[in-house]
Order: sequence, then C-alpha cells, then structure tokens
Amino acid sequence: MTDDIPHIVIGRLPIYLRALTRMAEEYDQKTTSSHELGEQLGISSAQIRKDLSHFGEFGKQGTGYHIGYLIDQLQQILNLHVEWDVAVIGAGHLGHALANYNGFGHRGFRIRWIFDNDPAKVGQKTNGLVVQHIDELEETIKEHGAAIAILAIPAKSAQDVTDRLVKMGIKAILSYAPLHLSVPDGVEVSYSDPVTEMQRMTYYLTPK
Amino acid sequence: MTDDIPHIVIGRLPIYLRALTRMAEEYDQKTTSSHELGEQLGISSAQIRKDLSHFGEFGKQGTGYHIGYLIDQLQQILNLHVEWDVAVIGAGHLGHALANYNGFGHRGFRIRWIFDNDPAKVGQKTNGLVVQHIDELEETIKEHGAAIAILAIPAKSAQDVTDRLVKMGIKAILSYAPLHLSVPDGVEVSYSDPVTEMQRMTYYLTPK
DNA sequence: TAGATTGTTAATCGATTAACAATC
DNA sequence: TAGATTGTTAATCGATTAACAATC
Repeated sequence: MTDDIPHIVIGRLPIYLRALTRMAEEYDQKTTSSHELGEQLGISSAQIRKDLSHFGEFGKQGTGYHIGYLIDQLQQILNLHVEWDVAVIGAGHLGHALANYNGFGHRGFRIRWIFDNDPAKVGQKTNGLVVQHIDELEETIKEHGAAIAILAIPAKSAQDVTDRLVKMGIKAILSYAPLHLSVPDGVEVSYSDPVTEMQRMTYYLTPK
Repeated sequence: MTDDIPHIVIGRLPIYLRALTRMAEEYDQKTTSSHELGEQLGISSAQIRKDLSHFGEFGKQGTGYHIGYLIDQLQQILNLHVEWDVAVIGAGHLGHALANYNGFGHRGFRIRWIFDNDPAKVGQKTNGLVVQHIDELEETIKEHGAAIAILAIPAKSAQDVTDRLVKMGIKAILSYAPLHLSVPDGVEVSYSDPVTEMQRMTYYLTPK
C-alpha cells in the first residue's frame, strides 16, 4: 500500500471520527464545518481540512461536511468497515476490565480471546469469554487468524509474548506494559502506560 | 515557570526514565550512552542528547551517562521527588484495575481515593481503598488537596465530572473516557482510549 | 595517547497556518 | 446575489538529524 501520508495525520482521523459520531448520535446533527469540528477538538480548521484533503474531497463549499458521509469515509479509510477480532493477553484486573468494556463493539473491534499463564485463572469466565492458557496462543491464532492483540501483562514477560505474537502473524499490538517493545517492520505498536502519561503531566505541576 | 521547552521533548523524558530504570534494576548497569539508549528505544542518539541538553549537561565525553545520576536528574525535572496523590473517578472494572495496579508506587504516584456515583458500589473495598460517593468529591479534595485525577467513567458524564474536578483545583487529568475534554489553560489532560489507538493501527492493516 | 562520546551548531526535513480563489 | 466554507498554495514555524570540535 502506497503510503506517504504522515503518521501524525492518521492518528488524528480516529479523533475526528469519534467527534463526528458524537455529533450524529448525541445531538442528531447532520452537517458540520472544519471550524466547528476544530473548535470542539482544539485543532485548527486549516489542519482538519488539510488532513482530510490527503484522502479526497469530502466537503462542500458554503455548507461544510455531511456528517454521515464523512463518518462512512473515515471508517473506510481506517479499515473499520470490517470488525476486527482481538486477543487480550493477561487476565488480571486490566484484562478483565478490557474483556468487560462495552466500548469496542460499536467502534470496530471484538474481544474474542483472553489468555493467561496462571493455571488458577485458566477456565475463569468473564463476560462470556473463557480464560485460556497462554500455551494455547499459537494454536488458537493458527486456527482463527487474529491481527490485533492487547498486552495486559507485566513488563517482565512482555517482550517474550510479543515475539510469540509476531511469530504468529499479529500485526498490531496495544501494550499496557511499561516498556518499549522491539518488533520487526510492518508490526504496529501503541503504548498506553498510565504512569508515563502522568509523569509527563507532573512536569507542568508545582509540588505542594 | 518559564517554559519554552517543547511538549514533545517533555513527553520523551518519562520514556528515558523508564528505560534507564530498567537498565539499572534489571541489568544492574551503571553507565550508558545516548547511542545505547537510543538503540533500545528506537530513537536517534542525537535526539536524546538534544532533549537532555535543554536541562543541563548530564554526561561525560568518552564515557556517556551515569545511570543513577541521570535517573535522579530526570526525576527532579519531572517533579517526581515528591509522591503524588491521585483520585480515581469511577469504580467499574477499570477503576478497580487502577486501584489494584502496583506499578504506581515505585514511579511517583499513589492512588488515594476512588469515587463512583452508583450507591451499590459505594462502600466496596478494593486494595485497601473504600469506594466513596462522587458527591464527597469536593469535600475530600478540599480537605486533602489533590492535583491529579484519573477518569474511568463513561463519556456521558466525563465533561461534567471534569468541570467539577477543575473547579476544585485539579491540574492534571488522565482520561480513559472516549471524548475530548474542555479544560481551561493550566490544566493538563492526557487521553488513553484503547479504541482510538487501535483504529489508528488498523489503517496500516489489510482486512482479511 | 587513542578511542569514545558528549553538547551544540547548522542544515535538513516535516508539519502547521494564513490566506484566498473557487463555488455551493 | 451575499454569505459561508471548502481545498490548496505558499509562507511560517518547529523538530530532527548530521557533523564535529571539545574533552573525558
């Protein structure tokens, strides 16, 4: 796939999609403008128009964007017209929280498997899912084919599990483990470490 | 506080801190170089040196950086020489996961309160914390003073709660709610929405 | 001394913004 | 028609990188 669209632009598309969906569902709004959308998100209207212009012409002079149409286009661009099966690795508190979060379904994802290496957790049911032993990982992925995994395990074992996931063809990993993961080209990784985020913010705070 | 150091630089400091801590604790390493650190993190050595140079001269030509000293300096810069009290809003699965996560303590934070608006959850104990009713928010913050809150509640009520937090003087918010929050200048917000992250990654994936 | 690595400068690269013709 | 807003261009702004003198 030809790709010279900046990563940073791609990263904003889901933000636009989220805001547009909210306008449609919460406020039953039919159209919007780059100005209104930008105001709502703290982003300049010029940037929004520039970002969208990488992919086509979705608006009309004078009236702006039809929300339903733009939502549909963004979903197409982001490959969200299919539902993605997701494997959760780790059945601790966070793994359970992910398995029980009902915000995935309407936005393109379904948690389908949850794994743990603790025999005491294997067999537990959570939101209709049964915790499988991590050693069934390879077999399960081979059988069903999965592209996305979420890592909800300690840093210690995260790189090992990542290597196994990559070996099985996983192409996107969302990691809650507090460390940098090494992956080959072609594998996407997103990091979500609450402490790192908070440490960034404390820079701007004054200790009491 | 004078501040023309780019946000993006501040955002990398906790990443450096995390990697350095790992070198020290996991591998008992005493020194490192910008080259080694960069290799480990997928960041250029020039960028690391440039970033650090905003704050002082921490290395020695020929030998690199003393890890313990650099860790200490980064902690000072990020205001992590004090421990920050954190309020968690929302005692659902995610709120409980946060309350039980043991990765905060060693990195500068302590979850001290957890709130919910569901009477059925108020009074529940989790990891030594008792869930308080959200209506006790103002009183509790007024009494103890808190600067950081984590939002683990649905989008619907997130802006309302944010307004209340800001009113009480909260200066940093880590939000797991899938929406953009409006806050006045001087209040830091970090977003952590797993779906947004995954939607960014699916752009690069090929639907099967 | 020889080798390694810093901190910094200048050049390059990339992203954001202002402005506006086009047009609904 | 008058007003609003797009998509795009060029200018500005900011971040990254390459290179190297300084020096441990």
